[in-house]
Amino acid sequence: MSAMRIGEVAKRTGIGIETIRFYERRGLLIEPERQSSGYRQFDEAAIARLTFIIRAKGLGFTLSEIKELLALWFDPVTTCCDVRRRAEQKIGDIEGRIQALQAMKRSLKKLIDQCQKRGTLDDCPLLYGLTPPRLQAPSNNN
Amino acid sequence: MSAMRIGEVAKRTGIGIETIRFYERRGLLIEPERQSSGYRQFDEAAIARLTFIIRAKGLGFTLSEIKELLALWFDPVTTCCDVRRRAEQKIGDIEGRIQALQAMKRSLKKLIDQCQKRGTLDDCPLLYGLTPPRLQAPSNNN
DNA sequence: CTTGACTCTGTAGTATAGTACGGAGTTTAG
DNA sequence: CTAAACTCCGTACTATACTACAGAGTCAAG
Repeated sequence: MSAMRIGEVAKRTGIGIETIRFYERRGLLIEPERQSSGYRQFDEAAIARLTFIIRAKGLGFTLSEIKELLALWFDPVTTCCDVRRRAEQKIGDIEGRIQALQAMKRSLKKLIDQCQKRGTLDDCPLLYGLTPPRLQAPSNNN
Repeated sequence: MSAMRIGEVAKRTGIGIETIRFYERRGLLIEPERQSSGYRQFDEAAIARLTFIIRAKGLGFTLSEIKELLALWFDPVTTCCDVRRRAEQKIGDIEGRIQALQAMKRSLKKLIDQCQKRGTLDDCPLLYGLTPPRLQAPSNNN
């Protein structure tokens, strides 16, 4: 079970064949051994790496970050806390993104709350909220 | 002040010239009048539209969504509630994204909490949390 | 009238994260 | 032994949102 070809790896990880090769090109995978035919020969470690990639992606890491994380992982000098620090940075990043989204949500909610279900757009607060003050007056065009 | 060329519009909105042309190509702007020279001639309504775009982007709408929103806006049949419905959809979308990010954050936190500051990676829970069970054992490689 | 700033078009490149495809060679089951 | 399935490589394409550039034409100040 330790020697697999790309199709098997794709099936086991749920990642597409093209995507696996793409990850290899991006340096996320160690260049696999080749059979005499040139076919890639993967082992369990490759599956582990790919599973790591899937999970890290699920945690919101980008491919570049995952690459770093993997490099860190295989660096003998790396300590647990190095990786921990990355995770902490990522948490900060995620918190920032959550806050930005919450601000967006608040703005949208505020706009909606002001909407009195008036029939036309003429005095829709949603649009007045989105447009700069007193514009879109289609009166005296050039 | 109602007739401006693209550079003036760029300055007033803070959007790059290339980006304004890009928005025009993407159908977010009404094709502006042209001078005999072919230069675009913008008016305040164009500034309003661009300001709307900036704000809507800030609220997390994509360019496609903004295009729809603008179309909606200029459709005489559109009511305030049509726009309101879009905003509500967007809120749902934003809430989903927030929840996904919070799940990520929880996972990362859980991993970090388990990290006991051990020196090496050999038994780092952060990595064991990210990797599939019992892997990365570099023993009997092929 | 010249020079520099501005604008035009169309095309191409950036980054992220893949996905698809052609044409060739390889493996494997019947 | 043949035919289907698989794999190879390189390139090109998808989507999102810009950004840059070449080469030409236009405008305005001195």
